Amino acid sequence: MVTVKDIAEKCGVSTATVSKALNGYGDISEKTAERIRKTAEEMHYTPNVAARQLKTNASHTIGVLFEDETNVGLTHEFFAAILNAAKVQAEKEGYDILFISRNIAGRRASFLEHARYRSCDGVLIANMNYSNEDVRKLIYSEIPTVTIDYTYNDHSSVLSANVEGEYELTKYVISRGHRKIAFVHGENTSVTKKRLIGFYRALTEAGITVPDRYIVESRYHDLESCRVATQSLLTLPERPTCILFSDDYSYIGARSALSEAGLSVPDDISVAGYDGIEMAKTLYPPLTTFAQDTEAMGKRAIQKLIEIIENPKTCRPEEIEIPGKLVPGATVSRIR
Amino acid sequence: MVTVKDIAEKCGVSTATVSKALNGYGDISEKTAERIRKTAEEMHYTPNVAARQLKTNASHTIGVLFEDETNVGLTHEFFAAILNAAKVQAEKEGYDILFISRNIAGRRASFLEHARYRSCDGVLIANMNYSNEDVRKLIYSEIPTVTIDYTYNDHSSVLSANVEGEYELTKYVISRGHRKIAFVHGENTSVTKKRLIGFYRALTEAGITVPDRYIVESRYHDLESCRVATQSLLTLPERPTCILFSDDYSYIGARSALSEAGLSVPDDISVAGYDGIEMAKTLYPPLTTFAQDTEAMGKRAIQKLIEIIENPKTCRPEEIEIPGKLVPGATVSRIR
DNA sequence: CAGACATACGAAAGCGTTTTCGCCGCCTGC
DNA sequence: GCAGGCGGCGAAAACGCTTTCGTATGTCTG
Repeated sequence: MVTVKDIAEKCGVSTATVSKALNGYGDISEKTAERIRKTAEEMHYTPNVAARQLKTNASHTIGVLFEDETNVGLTHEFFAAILNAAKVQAEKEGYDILFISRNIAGRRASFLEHARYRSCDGVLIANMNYSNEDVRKLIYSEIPTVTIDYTYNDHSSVLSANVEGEYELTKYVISRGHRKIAFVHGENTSVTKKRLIGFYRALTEAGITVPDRYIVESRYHDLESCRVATQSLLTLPERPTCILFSDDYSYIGARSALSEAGLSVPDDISVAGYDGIEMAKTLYPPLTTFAQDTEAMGKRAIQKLIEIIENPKTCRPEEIEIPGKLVPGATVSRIR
Repeated sequence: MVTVKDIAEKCGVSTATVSKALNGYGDISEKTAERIRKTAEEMHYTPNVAARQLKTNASHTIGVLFEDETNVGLTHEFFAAILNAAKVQAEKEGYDILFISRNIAGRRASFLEHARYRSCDGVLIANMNYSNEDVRKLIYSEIPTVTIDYTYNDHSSVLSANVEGEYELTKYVISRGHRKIAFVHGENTSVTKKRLIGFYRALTEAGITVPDRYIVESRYHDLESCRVATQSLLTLPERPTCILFSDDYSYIGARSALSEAGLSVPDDISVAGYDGIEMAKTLYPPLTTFAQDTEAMGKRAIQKLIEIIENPKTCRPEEIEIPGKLVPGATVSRIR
């Protein structure tokens, strides 16, 4: 392994000079700096990250908090897509991605401890239980964080435009002639609240009111709870003509309830999802949904995080909203 | 941040003693060791990973090489599932997961350089172009590696039982009465070769021969190439009654070719995939496929990797085969 | 030409660990 | 009573880098 010392000897200068030259201090004449950079290149020098980290307390590492109780983890298509975009962007900017866990060398620890242990420069938080105490501790620590789909007071986050998304989707459904529109939404989170706002806004504008029984809760990304919720809707005296779901994946659960009831989509009943994951396109007929721009979300999250890392003083917290796009699909029929 | 020095002072011993006690050297009396461990706990001591790494050259980090030209990356459901299992297992064993890229602090580098830079104890390699020179260099380096779905000479790998899998799947198709069976396989890799072996074995056992034109190549996880390959099969004078595909996802590409030709599955033509990803179940009718045990694959890969890391002398290279399971689905009709 | 002031570089300390080697005191066996 | 051995511990070096501060030149000014 070639070190600064080797380069220093070869160039006939001190290690201090080498370090400064390589890190672009103005302190060194351009001539020597150039010579040093060149020999470093020739000798295939790679800095020792541990030594540098020990000295500077910066690791050029971005931690990723990405977990959920159900262990769906990376197979959650929506979050996997965001994470992938984040990874690509981080690599482009010279940061590495490391997963934060609850284990340090076998010992149980908090996320914050782990992030500190690894000297993460910042942490990207996605798909977590945001009310978790360990998560809160991390967010309110000295380590820069960016959250996805949830905003803490005065902390930066990236969200998709949930109000507008659900609003547009609902408006589309209305434009197809539907009046009896049900909504199987996710558990009570800030995202859900926003989607409900968008949903009701569209209804109000169109002068439509729906009975409270049309609004039922299930859990995000949970087939079974969505199936049950859907079933309850189907037994209602006045059955809705269209059901909006919390997410595309959950719709699969709903589908079994629908086919059990002998209803075919979209002839007997219309449906729409949310997220716009790959799977939505593979369904037949293709699912009507609102596509979140996962690529932009991941990318912007990392950009913001790096901005905070590199300008800790001047960088202001920001709630970044990423617009999405309606995907008409073919599961909302035109009626009347 | 509390350091060994703080603990040493509090306990009235030297830092050397603290270090040894915490790392379980026999050199220290059980009494002092216990006292030190206890105060360390009380003071919420977490070792500084950089300092330790600098000294020992071991990082308790497992690198993951996970990339492909097409940037599908983590959204590749099959590999995402393997990676997720790997992550869970690594965390359980006290290792952290870091993505290996081609960038070091903004500079372009080889995978090996990156892995060295981060002092990865080992690297898990999945979903890569295995003929890539950079990958080879990493595999033949001093860093322990485990590959997924591909074996290099004398290096450890985890594979699903491809011969048996394709064999069973084909046998199943034959048992349903099919004789004209086509195979749209992936590009020419070791995995593909094995699947072809399994495919032909089943045919031979049943005394069936298929024309060469029934065997066409497409690319794994590539909708378009699969669509084209399928199209070519459909124009054949004697159309196959069943088509096997390289993977579940690719079938989506094939499906558009089928519906363009006005063929419905499984009434007009039967199909089967490979992988058994979540998506295969969400299709209607559910796809007949052979499910690889991604959870076991990821888990075993990490276990093997850690075994190599911790017993570099005694650990022998091993090709680990993980059995899978036939998923009958409903896309292969019974004929004749 | 003296003094002031940049400019270019080096010596050395220090980041928090681990690990070697040696010291001290005690025990054991003769 | 003494040599030799051993268990328990500490001093100090080392890992590779950054960074402060000091020094030695050269350059400019009046």
